[in-house]
Amino acid sequence: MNIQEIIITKVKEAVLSIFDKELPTVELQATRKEFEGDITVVIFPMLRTIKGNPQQIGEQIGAYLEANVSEIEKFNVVKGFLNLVISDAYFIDFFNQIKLNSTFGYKNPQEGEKAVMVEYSSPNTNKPLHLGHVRNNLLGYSVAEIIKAAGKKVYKTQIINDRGIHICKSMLAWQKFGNGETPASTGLKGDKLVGNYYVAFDKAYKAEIENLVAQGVDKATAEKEAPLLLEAQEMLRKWEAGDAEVVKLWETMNGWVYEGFDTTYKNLGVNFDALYYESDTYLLGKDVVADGLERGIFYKKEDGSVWIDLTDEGLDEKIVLRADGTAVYMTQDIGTAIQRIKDYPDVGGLVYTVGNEQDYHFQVLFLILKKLGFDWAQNLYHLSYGMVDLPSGKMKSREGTVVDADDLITEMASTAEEISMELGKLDGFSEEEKQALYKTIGLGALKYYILKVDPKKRILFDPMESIDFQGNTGPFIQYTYARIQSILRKADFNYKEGNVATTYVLHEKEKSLIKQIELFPEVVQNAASNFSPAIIANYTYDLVKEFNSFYQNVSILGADDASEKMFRVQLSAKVAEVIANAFSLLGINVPERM
RNA sequence: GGUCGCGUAGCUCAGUUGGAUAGAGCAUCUGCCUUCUAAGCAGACGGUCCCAGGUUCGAAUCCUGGCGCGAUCACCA
Repeated sequence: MNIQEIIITKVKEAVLSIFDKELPTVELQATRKEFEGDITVVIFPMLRTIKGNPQQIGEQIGAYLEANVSEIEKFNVVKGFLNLVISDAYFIDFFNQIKLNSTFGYKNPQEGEKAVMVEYSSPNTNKPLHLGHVRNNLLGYSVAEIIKAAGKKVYKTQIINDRGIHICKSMLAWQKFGNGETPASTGLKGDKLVGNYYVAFDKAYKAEIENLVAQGVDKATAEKEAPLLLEAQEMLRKWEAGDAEVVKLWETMNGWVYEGFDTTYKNLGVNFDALYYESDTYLLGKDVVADGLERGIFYKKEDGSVWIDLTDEGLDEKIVLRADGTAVYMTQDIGTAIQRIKDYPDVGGLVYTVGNEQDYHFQVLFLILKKLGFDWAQNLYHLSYGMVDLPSGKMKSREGTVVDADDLITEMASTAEEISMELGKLDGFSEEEKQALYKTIGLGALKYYILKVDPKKRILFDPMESIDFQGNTGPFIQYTYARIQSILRKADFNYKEGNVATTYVLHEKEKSLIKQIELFPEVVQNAASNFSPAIIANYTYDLVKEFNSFYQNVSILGADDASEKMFRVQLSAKVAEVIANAFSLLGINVPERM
């Protein structure tokens, strides 16, 4: 039983014994800094059960607790808030218990508990990854790690959008405008090469439209009937018919793209357990629709298209199958969800990391799956995130205003280098160590900058500002970690051995630190149930602030006596460990020195 | 127009199940490197929590209405 639970039961006990009343709930909160105490019992809600003056009630309960709970040393009451002072012995005892537990805060998967599948990234295979994908990847990866830490088995997955008109455009441009270039022949990353042809297609296509318009064709018709577009459409038809030549080119070019993506994923530090390709799944879901049609969940219109009526739920009618019997996006997603559960029977829920422009789509998808009666449909979550805007406005691939993911990573590292040089840090490092560190710091800055904000909110990504290394930033936290490592290297004794005596009198800063550490497990659970890495990030920042205050205001290695010194080093080591653990949930590395 | 999301200090953001005098960083200003890493610490300055009602002992938080910004309302994905 932890201290909160003890207090709750004891408060109920106190109320029963003093007022002879059954208290339904007890509300606790951390005591504010300006008052004396550690945990505060809020008296106001009790007034519904007990009539009387909150001040007096607080005094009576406080007196009872002080007499009957050994961990509670004293109390004071301020305006209906009962502030309890918890004994140092409790905090020291707690610290001794968790000191050597390196997975403190993490829960192991429960027997029989269902796994969760987290989908993220899910790119198109016609162009390189950009800043928007970076947010998606970081969020998806981090949420997967957090859910894992909160005690669930997790599969990371993506659905790769490898078929369709977009990739045919790149293929066609490669055939028409290229000279058989390959990544090997050009030295370009595969995704970049293919992306260039996509751009080339668009340019040529636009030129054709202009020509047609000049010849007097109206614009809408020109857009539909430009020869290049017709050719691309023809290519798609051939692909669907299994034309050997087209399929071969498709495989080759997609292969290039995957190699390029792999490099980017590796640099970003993300990974996947299961891959799904749209070329495999785009026909799925049709039999489910047929089945749902029979059961009356869907209905058929005169032209043969199949729909679902969600007007009772405040939504619209939505098509689930085209008149010609082919699948739409929705059909496919229904099929893919079902397929995933079939492939991984231990999965009991799905998390989709997809931008908020698809909120409506997922609302409908989840509702359909519920109506179809799948038990796991209760556990579907759309991890919806806001767009990443640039100071210059929206990212548009056609206008060349996108921020390329690879370029961004490189840029972050070189800025880390500039700042480090300027500050004269890292002088004793080898060139190799320096380069590794720049990457760690640059990526840390980028990841933290993106993950610390609530996923729902849109981000205004200012490349200049993102590299700020002061305040609530990744490098600031990494720096604190590195400083602690320095202390640990200099400690000339084995700080892992030996417990602090419970008679030790805690310094105020020591106590605040322990309290902050104590919150970690709760924070992980909270982040997992809210699918929010931002909760972890902001907690870590608070912990670091607390540590820095400790670090600057009390002597650690030069402490007055041996037990004080040992305890402070142990405390520092634990803080470093929590930072590292929290950061690993965000996918951020911590450096041994910087 | 319907639906969904957001609106907190000059800027970027926190704010737990509704709780005490709404918090950080940046920017501006003041101290602190002969001591464990100053990418730091201590402090000052800075607020109509978009507006108006309502619920409550108590509202940035919940409800209603309005304003502003964004997304979405395809037999595209």
